[in-house]
Amino acid sequence: MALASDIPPDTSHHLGDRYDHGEIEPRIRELWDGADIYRWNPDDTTRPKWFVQSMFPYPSGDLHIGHWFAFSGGDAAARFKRMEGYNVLHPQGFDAFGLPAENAAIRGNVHPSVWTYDNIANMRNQFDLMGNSYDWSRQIITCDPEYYKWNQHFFLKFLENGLAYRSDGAVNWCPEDQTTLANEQVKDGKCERCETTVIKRNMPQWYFAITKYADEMLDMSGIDWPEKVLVSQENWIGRSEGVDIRFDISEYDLETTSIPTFTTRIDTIFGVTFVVLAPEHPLVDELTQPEYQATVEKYVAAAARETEIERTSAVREKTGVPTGSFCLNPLNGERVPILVGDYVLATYGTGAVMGVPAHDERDFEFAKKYNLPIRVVVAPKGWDGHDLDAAYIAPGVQVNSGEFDGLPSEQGKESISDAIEANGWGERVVTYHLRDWLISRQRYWGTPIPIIYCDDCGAVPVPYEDLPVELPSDAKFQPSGRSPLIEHEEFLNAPCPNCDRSGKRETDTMDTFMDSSWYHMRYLSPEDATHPFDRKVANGWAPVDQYTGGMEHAVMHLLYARFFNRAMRDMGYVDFSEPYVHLFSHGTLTTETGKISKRSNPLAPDPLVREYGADTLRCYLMFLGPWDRGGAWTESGINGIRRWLHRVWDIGTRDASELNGGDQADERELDVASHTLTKRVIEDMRAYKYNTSIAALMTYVNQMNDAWENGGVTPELWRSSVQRLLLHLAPLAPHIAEELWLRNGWAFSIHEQTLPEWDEAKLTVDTIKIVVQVNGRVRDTITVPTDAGDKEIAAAALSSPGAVRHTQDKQIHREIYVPGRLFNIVVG
RNA sequence: GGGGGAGUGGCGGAAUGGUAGACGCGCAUGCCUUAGGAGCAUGUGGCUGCGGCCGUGCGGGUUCGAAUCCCGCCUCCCCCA
Repeated sequence: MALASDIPPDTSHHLGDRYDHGEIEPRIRELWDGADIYRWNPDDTTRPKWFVQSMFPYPSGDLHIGHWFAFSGGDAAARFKRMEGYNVLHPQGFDAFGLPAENAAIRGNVHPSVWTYDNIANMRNQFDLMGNSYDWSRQIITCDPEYYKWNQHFFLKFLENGLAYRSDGAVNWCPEDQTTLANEQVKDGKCERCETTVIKRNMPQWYFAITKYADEMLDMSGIDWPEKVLVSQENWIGRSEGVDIRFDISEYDLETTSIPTFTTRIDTIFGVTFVVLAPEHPLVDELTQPEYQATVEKYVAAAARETEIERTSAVREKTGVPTGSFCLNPLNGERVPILVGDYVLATYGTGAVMGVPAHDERDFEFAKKYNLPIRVVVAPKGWDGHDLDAAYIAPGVQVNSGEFDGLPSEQGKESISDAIEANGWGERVVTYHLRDWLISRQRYWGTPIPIIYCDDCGAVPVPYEDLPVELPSDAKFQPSGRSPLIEHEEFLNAPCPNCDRSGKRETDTMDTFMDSSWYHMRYLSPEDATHPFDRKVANGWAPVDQYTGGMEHAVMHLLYARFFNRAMRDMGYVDFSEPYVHLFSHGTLTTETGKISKRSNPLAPDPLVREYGADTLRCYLMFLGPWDRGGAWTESGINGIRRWLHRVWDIGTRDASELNGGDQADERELDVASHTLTKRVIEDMRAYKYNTSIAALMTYVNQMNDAWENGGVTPELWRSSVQRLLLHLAPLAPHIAEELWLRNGWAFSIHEQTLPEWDEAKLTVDTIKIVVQVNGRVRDTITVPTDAGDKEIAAAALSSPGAVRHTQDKQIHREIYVPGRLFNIVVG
């Protein structure tokens, strides 16, 4: 601060020049850079701390208009907080690992590193055009070995603490990207990146034990996030309580003597009339009787060709074939048929479900189709014993349920579960939709997993002192689908850290969501060579107070980061649980053809910046509508913002000494307008309502123009109004606000000033306008002194011409006065 | 199928129980200008007999008063299956 204000105001320009954004904006940014006003001072404890961050971008090559939409709002939030008196840390970086770089390498023979750093250089220039208040001295780039070294460090720590493990099994494989994917990265059965249909493959992969924290992450009491994000996370974790119950098949003399099924509706157990196995279920072969063999085999083969989405689609007809075998319902000893049906998935629950057609829609449909019995065991209110037209899903009263008859089904659930556990037929279990996080990727451009495989010692961690395991810079990129690391002999072959015999390195790299799971912490100590971050600084400055980003990360990134933070907490790195306290999800900016993103519609902002200036573009994007709703991009209307900033310029460059002043009414009016402005803008900015903040500023500019026209205000009042206008404008249009601030002779920098306050007592003029209604319809308005009594107001309202016209010849039943707003007369 | 959000002028939107349409775009008229896709001023939901009447997706309800609250429906968007 002290250093900054030593810089003399710029006097080379004079009041009265035209608003020339092309000349002003770069010059102002140089002033900011020269004084380094956005550099974070971690030691300043005189002000409360505020760690504010926008989700960092992938260095795709260019900042598009969608980035501007996201980062303009993020910057306005940071600047506003700074002017509210906080010590602000507002960093930025690049999420620099990922497939596009590698694909570019395969296509164009340019190394992913070169491609990435070129893009970053270009995007830094584009970022500079925006004039955001980032402290670039803390920039982090995740593909830098100095960064990914700490990914490897955490991987080893996770391994030591039982949070990372290697496991063989069915995984999601994207044939286009030639890599496995985490469950969160599969959308509608397709790869989240390239929309190729994902297939199942069996291969050994590394996992993080995120499910250990499933229950803890369901507790969202420590975070202030948008409801829809919380709901998304809750749904994704998908906790459900139920019962694993076994159906006896010992009559077939197999190794397995029962079929385990999972159900959340154990209260319907007496309604089981069949059991359905997934086509991939291991017991299908053994249970299929010879006469059914041909049909079952055909059915299983057909199911294998379909995707999970197709199979579980609600509109699709449910199909199945009998195996000819039966199993026993432990509760009533009934023998029910076993079928194979493709609406049951092998990967969910136990791969087998008990069929209760009376109380499950899919089972109902299935039973109707194959003429299986439908037995009601949970009766709807007033049920008369007749057949159901549809499955009855809701709670009811137990019937046809033996000793449990008459119990409300919610209670039946508990009593039946108790009985099952007491008899050893099964047990209560909690299942989750969330799976452990698969982090292995068969690609080059990511963090190498620090493991060496040794024939004698197995998977051996690379010692900490050997980190980072660096990506070889001379890897070859070919469209073979094989990772360049497998082909790279020098990288691949490494001595076993344990026994020193020859070993092979793990050639898989980490999911790039690893990088973003803790990057915010690295901003705090970007150059720390001995720790991922400084623990003392971290516990003083983290968690992030305010985080902004798009809804597309509602589950993936934000869930991984919550997991990672808890893992760090339990390993002693931090003493808090949640990484991001407040979250604001901005909407998506779209064009006629869809979402603007790195993958489509890159609408370049640079020509718009040249034509209109960064301030105009920033304000225009923030004025489009509420930030959390997004909107359709169209250039029409941007001129309105330009016109407005020209008017701001005009007002900010007028010579106040031309004013005579002395009109008390004019002065009072401008004073009221000023306090109203401050109240509106501060309240709206706190709620990220940038569109209405700008509307309030526009109104104020119009009011200032009127005041100037009337000429009744003093030069002092005028100048204080200009000051107020600029202070409130500064977070939104930082360049023009600074330039006008300096031209008026005020101390550099406006961005280090404190916002003005408002006085509730100064929000009303001497007279107020009161609406007069008759039976709720507006008939007149009256103007009364602010301090008028209720009787006075009633008299004025009742005698107003509009009221008289509608109340004569009528009986007045009631009079309702809403203080300061309206007077309603109720007539009969 | 489940969950979340939205529906208001020609357009983006404002107003979350108290004058519907703030603010802006567009449009219209006028002024200024050699000229203007510039600037300035005024107007701008529809109908009107100038008293008013109608109007916030549709139908009902609560209330002195409803875009806002309640019940039923329709449409669109997003997320999940």
